[in-house]
Amino acid sequence: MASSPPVTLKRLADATGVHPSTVSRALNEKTRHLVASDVAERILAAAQTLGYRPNRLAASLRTGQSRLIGVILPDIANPVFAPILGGITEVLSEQGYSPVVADAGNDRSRQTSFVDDLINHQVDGLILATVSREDGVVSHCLQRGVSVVLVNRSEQRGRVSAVVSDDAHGIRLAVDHVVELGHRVIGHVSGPRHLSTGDLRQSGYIGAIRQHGLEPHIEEAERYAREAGIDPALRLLRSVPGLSAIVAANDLLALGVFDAIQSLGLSCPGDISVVGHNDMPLVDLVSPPLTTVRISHRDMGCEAARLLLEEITTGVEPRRRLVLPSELVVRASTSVPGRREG
Amino acid sequence: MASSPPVTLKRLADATGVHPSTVSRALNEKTRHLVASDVAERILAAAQTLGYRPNRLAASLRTGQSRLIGVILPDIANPVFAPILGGITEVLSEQGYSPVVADAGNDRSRQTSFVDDLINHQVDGLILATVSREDGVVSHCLQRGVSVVLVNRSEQRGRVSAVVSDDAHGIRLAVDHVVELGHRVIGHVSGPRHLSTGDLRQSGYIGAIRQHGLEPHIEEAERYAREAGIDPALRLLRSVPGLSAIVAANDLLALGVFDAIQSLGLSCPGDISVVGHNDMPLVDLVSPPLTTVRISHRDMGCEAARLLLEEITTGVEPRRRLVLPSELVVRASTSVPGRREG
DNA sequence: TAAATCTCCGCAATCGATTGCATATTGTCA
DNA sequence: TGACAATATGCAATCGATTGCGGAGATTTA
Repeated sequence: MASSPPVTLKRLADATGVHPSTVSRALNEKTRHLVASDVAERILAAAQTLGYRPNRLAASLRTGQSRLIGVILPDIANPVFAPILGGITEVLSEQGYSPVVADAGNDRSRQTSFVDDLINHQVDGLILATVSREDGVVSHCLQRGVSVVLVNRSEQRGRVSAVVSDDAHGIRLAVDHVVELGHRVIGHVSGPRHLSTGDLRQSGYIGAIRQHGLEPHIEEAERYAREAGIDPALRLLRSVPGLSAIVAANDLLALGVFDAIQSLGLSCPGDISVVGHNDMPLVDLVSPPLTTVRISHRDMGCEAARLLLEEITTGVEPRRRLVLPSELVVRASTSVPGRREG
Repeated sequence: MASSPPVTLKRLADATGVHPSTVSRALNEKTRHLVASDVAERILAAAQTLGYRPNRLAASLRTGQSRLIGVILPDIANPVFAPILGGITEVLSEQGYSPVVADAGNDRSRQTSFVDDLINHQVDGLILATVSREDGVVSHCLQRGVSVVLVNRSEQRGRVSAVVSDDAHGIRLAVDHVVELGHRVIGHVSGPRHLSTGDLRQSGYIGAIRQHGLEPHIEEAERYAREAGIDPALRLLRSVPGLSAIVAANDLLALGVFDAIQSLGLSCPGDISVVGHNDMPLVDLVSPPLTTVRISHRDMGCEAARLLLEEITTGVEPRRRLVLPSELVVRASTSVPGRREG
């Protein structure tokens, strides 16, 4: 029952009466032609019966390629990042790579130490979902000479490739939608400005609002969380006269806006229309079902993995910026302006 | 800018004028006492200035310990498994381990191939969240001699440690709750019986129902998904006279039950009370807010990781079965039996 | 048939860190 | 001062797979 001594190349070599190097060549499809076919067959058969398992560690040490990709997330349990990770793992495993994931939170030093740790594990590349607009972690990776791709968020200076959604466009869809419904005083609960999503969506909001000849009203949330959306929403609701719609930078924030609206005894969409962002799972079931901007986070993960793999295998860094489209999903949290108007 | 030749032990040795073995000892806290303190300091300083990064691969090859743990999930994006993974990564990284995750779906051969792949990567252990009650994958791991811990689901024969929630107890809480409200005809949308959660919850339901002197009414869903809950719920609603409450094996199924109720023009909880299971994020926000049984999936992940690490470091396999408590969370999807009765 | 060419395979170094054993140096005690 | 212990360091093997180089033997060419 106990684990018998592992079957190594050497053992296979002994069993088949050839040299380990021959076994290695026979086992590797790309070098198999260097071995006589009958010998190769014999080796393959022996590998089969003895249950040979190659030690990837040893191979990695020699070749310098671990086929491991580090993934650093701010929060696995966040419904935004889980599907991203799903997309990443899907593409990686298709290509014979495996993700090593670190849930690093928002603490920069923690992130850096995870990066170091992953690099020590000789990962072939890194996917970062944690970066802020000015991010020391990226510098750190660059300095260490590791391929890096950013996902969901990008950094200010475009030093590395990134896969993001079209934040400005998405928020514009949201604004246009409520404007079309007839709203004129539209607030924005923005995400943290040190994150690209927060910043871009906020400026997108301003641009869209101005284009309609309206005034922007912005309150910033400290982080992307339901609880963090409440206070900014309350500030908007209390201080902006005639406010009839709120565009949130994120679905979670939008749920916080719901909470704020309810706590003031108002209703959505009767008094206030609300638009979210991301179309995360279940927001079609909340009450009222949330109008939001759909982003395919899974696709973002897939694309990020593809981009990284391409950089790794070809050796060139295209340093691309992939912008995925977003689309408006109208549900029941928005309607024509109601009673509270005037 | 390009990656300069990596700083190795040998390089450090040259730089400090000692033998690589001395450098190795100086760098490792546990062997540092074997080195003169002034030499050790000199080495440490050199490591610092040269930016030495130990190659974990090489160390792993030599020591046979990779400090990597394989995690196999059926679906990362599922709100049940994301927090489990969160708990796992938290505990692992505290202890200096990293998770390598595979999103294997429900396909057995895929799972097995992922297991093999992870073992080839020399993971020190595996956490499986995919197992069914009779699971070949577990046998496979056992045969390969890898430490394994199951999480969320357990297998029939208790060959390895597992961390699960108290499924029977949880469902009993649910049944008791609706019985107390006055319901007498209570159906169950069960999970797949080939999964331990499906099986245990179903038998828990039967036990609880019988204990109250009532009749069980069960329809099984093919998988844990919102869509999969609709048909079983429709069958119950159509064929069981007087049905006034449905206990679902899972929140997602409960949401499917909502869909079914709505499609028949009925209302919840007016006509039918519904209880879920898991208390996954946002079910407090759906309409109506879901009464459910709370399980801390994050805790399950933490405990599973702890258990595995203990087995790995001590070398003994306690083969424990950790059952985490569950608790009823009453919201608005349950109420006293309504109009449809009689 | 000698020379040139191919095929197939073994040899040995290598990746980078770890560790049992041996050795050199210093210190201690009788 | 000679013997012995303790301390500090070097040596070399090792983990398991990969790969450039070279050589033996078979095959083709002139």
